[in-house]
Amino acid sequence: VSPLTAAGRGRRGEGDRTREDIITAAEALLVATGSEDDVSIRAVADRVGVTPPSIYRHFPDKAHLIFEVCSRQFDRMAEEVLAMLATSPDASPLEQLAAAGRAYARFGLANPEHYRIMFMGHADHTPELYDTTRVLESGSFGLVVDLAQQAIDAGLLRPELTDPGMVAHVLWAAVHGVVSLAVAKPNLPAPAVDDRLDAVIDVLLAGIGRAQGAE
Amino acid sequence: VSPLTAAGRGRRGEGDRTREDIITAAEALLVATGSEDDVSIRAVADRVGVTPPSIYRHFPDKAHLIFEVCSRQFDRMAEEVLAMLATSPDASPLEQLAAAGRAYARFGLANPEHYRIMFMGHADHTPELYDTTRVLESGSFGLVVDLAQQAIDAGLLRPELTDPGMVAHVLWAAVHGVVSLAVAKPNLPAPAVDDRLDAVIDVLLAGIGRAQGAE
DNA sequence: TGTACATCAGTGAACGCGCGTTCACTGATGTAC
DNA sequence: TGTACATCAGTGAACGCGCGTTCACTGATGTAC
Repeated sequence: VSPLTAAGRGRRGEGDRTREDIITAAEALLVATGSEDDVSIRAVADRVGVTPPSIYRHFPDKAHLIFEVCSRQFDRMAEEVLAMLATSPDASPLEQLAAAGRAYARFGLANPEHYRIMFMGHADHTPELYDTTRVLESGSFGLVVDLAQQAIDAGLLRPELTDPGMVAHVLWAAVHGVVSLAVAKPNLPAPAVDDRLDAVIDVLLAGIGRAQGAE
Repeated sequence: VSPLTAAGRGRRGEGDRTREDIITAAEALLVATGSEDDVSIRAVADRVGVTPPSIYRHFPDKAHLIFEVCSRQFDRMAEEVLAMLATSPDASPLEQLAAAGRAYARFGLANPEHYRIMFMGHADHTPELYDTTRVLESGSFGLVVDLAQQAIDAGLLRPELTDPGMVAHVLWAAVHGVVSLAVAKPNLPAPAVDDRLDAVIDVLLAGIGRAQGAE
């Protein structure tokens, strides 16, 4: 798996391969150790089978490496949410919102350390890199806003709810709450996280939806 | 403010005072730097006006010091939530749940770094200290369960909601979502956090409450 | 077709840093006789 | 009432550690003449 020749020297043109190896190693390390702090340049280099300074041929510094790892994760998350929605294109906006929330949560629960860095980390730690707007422009959020707008247009929501952005933020915050709590406190004496997620989504749908009366 | 004599030696019996100073300094540092990592033994000692080794007269290691800081914060949070509820003892359970949620959120938003450590930190970082059950036995949560039970007994909730623990977890997760998102991403391009909180609480109440029909 | 050369991806050693923690100690304090 | 002594809360120096990063370098590769 080493991109090196027997002599230990890299061959010209193989820089991109090594770069990929570095990102892969950093990601694996992040998942394995469960902490951004443990993903050291030295550890990454070790895992790639290369010396630490060679990392700097590919990334200006550690922050950019970590960013690259997370950046890809953002994209992957957006892809997954979109893929999930593509499977039921003609469901009602409310059902699609629920599906998007579930896909989002599944991703976060399956990649807790990525989720931690993406959504639970210090904003100051990496200014202007994977901060704020990045989160919102990752595609998934705009989609939720669109779905909220569709739901409003279809008269599916309580009449007080007129701002699709606010509806999207409410849903995002609540689902994020379930995920982030599960990520931070995996051993909480509580019902299974899937059940909690279902319950939260039920309550949210009931809370934003127009009351159906007795049925 | 120094507990030391002119000679720089501590006087017998003043150990407790210094211990308090250490905790206060650690807490101030936590708030000032905004990161647990920056609360080093050296920095705390500096702030107290004492040398690093003397910290170890009062705490076995750093983890115990940080724990002490957070432990007090848990207690303070529970006090604040309880105090808030005491101001309107005869409100309906639903109103009280909303008030508890608001008090909880206000505390978290006012003490973001404490909140981060208490509810957003790594579970492994401090095993068995301020983890898991500690969160739930902090008093506030049991209270929310009680209120949920009262709401159920009073027939205020949707009939599907029979488990007060689950209701409490749903409410907690959703409110936590707003707080933790605001703590992690304070500069998010989004409506003001107070408005988001209000919106989430509105949706939650509408979502758990028995539909009132048209009014 | 052969050779000089620029390039490129690595190496190995070292830098300075701040950290948690340990060690042997000191000197003021209160107490027992 | 005076003095020896245990206690207690500090000090100052140092430990080993792992970190991000920099430096001067090497040697295989592909290319231009």
